[in-house]
Amino acid sequence: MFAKVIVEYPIKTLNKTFIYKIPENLINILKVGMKVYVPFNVSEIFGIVIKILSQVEDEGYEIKEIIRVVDEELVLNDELLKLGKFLADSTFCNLITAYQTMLPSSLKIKKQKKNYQLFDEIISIKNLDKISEYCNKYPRRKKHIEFLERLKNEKEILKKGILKTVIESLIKEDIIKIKKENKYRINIENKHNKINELTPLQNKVYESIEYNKYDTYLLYGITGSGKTEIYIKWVENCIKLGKRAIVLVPEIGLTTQIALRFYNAFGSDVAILHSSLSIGEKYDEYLKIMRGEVKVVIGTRSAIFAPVSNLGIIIIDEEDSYSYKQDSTPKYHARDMAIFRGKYNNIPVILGSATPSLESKARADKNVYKLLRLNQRVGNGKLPEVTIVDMNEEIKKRNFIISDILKEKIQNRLDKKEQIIIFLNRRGFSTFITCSNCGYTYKCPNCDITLTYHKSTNNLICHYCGEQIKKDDKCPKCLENSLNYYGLGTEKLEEVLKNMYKGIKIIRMDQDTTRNKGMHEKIIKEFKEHKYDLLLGTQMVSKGLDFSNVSLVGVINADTSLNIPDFRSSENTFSLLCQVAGRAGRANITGEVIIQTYNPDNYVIRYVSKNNYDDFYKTEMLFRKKLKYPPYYYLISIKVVGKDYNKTLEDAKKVKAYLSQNIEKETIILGPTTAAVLKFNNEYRMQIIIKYKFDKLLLNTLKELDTIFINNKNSYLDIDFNPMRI
DNA sequence: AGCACGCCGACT
DNA sequence: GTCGGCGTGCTC
Repeated sequence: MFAKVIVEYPIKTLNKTFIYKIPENLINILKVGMKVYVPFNVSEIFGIVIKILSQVEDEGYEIKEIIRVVDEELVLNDELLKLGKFLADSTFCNLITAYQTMLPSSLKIKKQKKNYQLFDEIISIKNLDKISEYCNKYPRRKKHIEFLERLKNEKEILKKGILKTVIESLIKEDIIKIKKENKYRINIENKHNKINELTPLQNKVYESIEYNKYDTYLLYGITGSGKTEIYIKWVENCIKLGKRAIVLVPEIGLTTQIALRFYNAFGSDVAILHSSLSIGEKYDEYLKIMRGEVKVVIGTRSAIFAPVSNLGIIIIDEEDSYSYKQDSTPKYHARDMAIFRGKYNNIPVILGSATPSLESKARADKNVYKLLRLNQRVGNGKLPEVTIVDMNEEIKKRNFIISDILKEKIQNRLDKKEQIIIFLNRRGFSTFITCSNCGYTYKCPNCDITLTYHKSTNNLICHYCGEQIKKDDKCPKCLENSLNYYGLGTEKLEEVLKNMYKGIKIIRMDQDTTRNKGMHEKIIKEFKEHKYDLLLGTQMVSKGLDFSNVSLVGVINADTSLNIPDFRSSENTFSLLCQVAGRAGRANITGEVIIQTYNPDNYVIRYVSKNNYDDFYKTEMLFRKKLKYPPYYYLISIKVVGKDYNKTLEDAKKVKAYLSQNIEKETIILGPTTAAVLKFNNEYRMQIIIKYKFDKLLLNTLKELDTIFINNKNSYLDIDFNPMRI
């Protein structure tokens, strides 16, 4: 018996299978999808078995034997193996990279530098009789005796923290034993609370899906319309049918919010997977799922790879969120993976959003997806009143940051003891620093980007690569004392607001204040408990949070995301502003939203203020059609990346030439141009954009290009199918 | 990726 | 005569 194995190194030249002989002792154990340890050249490495063969042809090389199976419990089943293949094929990544992406880091098919303690080890007494004998024999071993006394009392003691020498000598004497405690690190109380009854409107939506049939449904429900309650009901019914569910949420912050509601309904039947879990916690949750001990998995993007067998439904909440697309290799979209699993299992896939992506809405309009609508808020909830403030007018009154009306409304809410959310989509203190004498602007030495000033640390930080530079007192170029601060960030806004309202309690939520584990939850909790009057933050404050006492939402600069030169910036701004606006007045209080903008007549701002998704969608679709963008055309972004500017540009030109000769004439090829951020981490990036509707030659041509570039030393290709931004 | 091999210059 | 720098090639 032989096995086809892919090996752990994620390099194009090793992106193929290697054949090994299965030794006698493993013939009955080894299965496809198992992690193995194999000899490779002069060393030994890990790999995954992707096929078992009864015989192989003699190709003239010596076939080596598999050394061992790494973990008999860890087996990728047929579905996950195929999903990995699909992931590799659809993003052009190495097959091993696909499986590495699917597995939690502790189980990755990769040599670990560090061995993670996956279980707690517990010491107990093995031979009670020998204890007093030992104490008498070695009366001077105080530490040992002390430990044995404690062990007699407590029966079991965690190995962690006990001296190694003590443990070793006592094991040698056969007095104690160590066992691995198979206890999970995350334990939820197994309490199943009653699930809320649905309103008639919710119920209608709830009843309109079929369970044993693949279909993608788009649930388009306005903010506060109670989508989560329907999700819970669908999952409940799925469990009743003896099946399991995966629920995806866009960000870590939201995971906890929604997870709580699922814990409430399903108790310990829920497993949770997201990036801020520790490695051990992720391993435990993964194992729980693999063993079939949970019925619902909630998590961020990569949770779509959870080893759930007998899957019955997949739900993607806030489906239009960018976070479902991974921006590093492999550049996959969780929605595509979900649909693959939906088809494989013959089950429904639900995409939910208050502002569906244009792609999904267009597919729903063409009946590729089935559209479900919820256009009323639950209970008495009314959509908030939106006021647009023209900042061009405010500037004349010398109001550069806060308009008169917003200033007054904030004071009004402070007086009424109601809470306020202020949204500014830029962190840091000021977005750039320029010398008014010589025009010098601080830029990142690695990237082609202005540095943002962070006052709390007196650092200039590159928001692209994270490079930090100390700020000088004088201009580093002309040495004049004339550095000026431009652009507004959350850090400065906090200062401004604190000066404006004496005694106001403000909590700021952005990447800088939520870096430490648990901070996100802490901020939300404390704001909910009304320990603060005002929550100030970046887009973190926009998603899914539910604060009953918030009656005012202020958007400081609605133009920040509107001015990004990208075909999706209108769509993104629309959904962002709708989400933020949706935070106001969710219970009995009527909410109010103030949007400050320099473009009060812009259609995005106008439709946000009327909460009119449908007309926004129609208008935006016209632009997309005219400019040949998605959903009318598919996009592929090819970046040619290299350290030498000229050679990289040469390569990019060759790529363009090769493409134009080998794909359909109707397909549009743009570029090469320098990418939006030309220099990034000291590499130059030239971008080529492909726009197409149907092109049967394209995929093959791209594969050929990819193969050609394996041996290119000057530059490499970075291909992004259906990029979120270009 | 990681390692061996081999070619070439520098140095006891 | 040998040590070590790195360019090249191979891995079932």
